[in-house]
Amino acid sequence: MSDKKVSMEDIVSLCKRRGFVYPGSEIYGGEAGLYDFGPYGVELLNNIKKSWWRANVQLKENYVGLDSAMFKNPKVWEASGHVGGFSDPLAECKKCNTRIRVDKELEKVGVTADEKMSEAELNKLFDENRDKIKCSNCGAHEFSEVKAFNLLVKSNLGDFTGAGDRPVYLPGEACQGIYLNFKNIVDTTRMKVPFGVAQIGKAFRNEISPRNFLFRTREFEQADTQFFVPPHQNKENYQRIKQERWDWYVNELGIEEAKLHWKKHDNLVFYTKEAWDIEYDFPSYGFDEVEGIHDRTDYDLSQHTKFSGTDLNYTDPHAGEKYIPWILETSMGMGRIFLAVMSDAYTVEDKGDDSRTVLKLKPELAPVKAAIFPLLKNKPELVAKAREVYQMLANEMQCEFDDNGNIGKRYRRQDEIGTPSCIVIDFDTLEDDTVTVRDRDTTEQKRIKISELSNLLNN
RNA sequence: GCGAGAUUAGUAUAGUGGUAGUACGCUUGCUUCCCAAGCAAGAGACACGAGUUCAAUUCUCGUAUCUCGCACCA
Repeated sequence: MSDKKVSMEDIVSLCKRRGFVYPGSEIYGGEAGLYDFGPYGVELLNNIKKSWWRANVQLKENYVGLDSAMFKNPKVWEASGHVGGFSDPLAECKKCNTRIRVDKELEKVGVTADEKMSEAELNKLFDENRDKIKCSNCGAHEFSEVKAFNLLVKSNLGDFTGAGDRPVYLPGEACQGIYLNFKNIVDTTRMKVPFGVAQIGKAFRNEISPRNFLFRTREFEQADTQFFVPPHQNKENYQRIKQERWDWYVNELGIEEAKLHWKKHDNLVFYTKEAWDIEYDFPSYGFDEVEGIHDRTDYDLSQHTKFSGTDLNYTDPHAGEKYIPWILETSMGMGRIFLAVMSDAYTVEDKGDDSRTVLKLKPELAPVKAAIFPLLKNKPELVAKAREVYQMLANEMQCEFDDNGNIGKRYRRQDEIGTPSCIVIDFDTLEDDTVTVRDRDTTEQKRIKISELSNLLNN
């Protein structure tokens, strides 16, 4: 038995074929950078979220969860720097296609250009000064129009006239909701610094070029934790958090450790002290980021104090000392994790002329925990008994009933969606209430009492 | 967003200026006492729009989506 090399196309094909992931708005010709999770996809996704929540909220005494509104006061995005810094006005050289930053080039020739200016205003300034600006690459003066690439997605909440006087944004990152509620959580719960807040939320970005399946999408989900610590107590916590996150991938998601590595950021934004990514070795793409772990100092709460006018200082209950807490962040892309989990589980066993595709998911993550089959579909007593067992187990876990075709086909179908156990009702079942349980990975079966099924499967 | 390439059923693919096969999958029936078995039947596709043409899935142009480079990437 040897495993074939897996490409991303194999994963994409399986995702579509088996109902894990569909291209967004497909019947209308699709929409770039959007994907829908199908029946099995949503189960897997929810199981990943459940595992993450358990590790980051349930099992941690000093972490609490949150779910903040996606729409926020527009000033939030000014404070976060997204409105200003998330936008680059660009023009393109017609000769060599090199892009220039229009605001920077204008400033070089002594013209003040505000990056908050509208496209029309920037174009007017640009047109007036085109002669003075040349392409940094080939020296030509021929440029396309200015386009502002702000990654924030605008919306029109409460803007009934469409005039856009007060632009609102979909979240460019999910974590801002945590900063906004820091004071609420301190005031209404018994959390004391150091403590953490966890949230799973959607984020939207006008990616110029969404690509690589679920890896870079325009709408995506993030799972973030923000850990608030007293100033300068970042180092020791940072190490602990790094370790905890690594362990989650290995122990809880069951990802092969050799497929993971750390990558340190060399070019840090000014407020970040340290930043490491966990990268996964994706088929076809190679290593790329699935989660970032950032030491963000007091930047976020300071900014929100400044922009909101609300004092976000924390008063230490023992020492009475006041300070803006520092933040250690973990931020994971849910779609990327989904893709990593799928890639890691995807296995093709080559057995000569026969081959078997198996999703070797950790049982906790599997979309379907158990599939129940009657050995033969034309024996009503077997079908009835199988339905009975199915009803019993469906109370406790995600199950599937299948009497289609022959038993081998049903096994293979379940293998491909990663179902850990297949339960078969045969003639012996009718005599002594035992069934066979077939293991996904070994394909071996053992016979057990129906009354012991639940126990076995739950372990 | 630029450049290049691609797009035929759910998936993977063949093929043609006179509207299309194959494999697997799917549905139904029969059969079958455990690993994609067998028999029979069935549903299902030329991405979208325009042009050329007597006739376009095929040629041309545009659009969309995907892939690969570039660029971008809190």
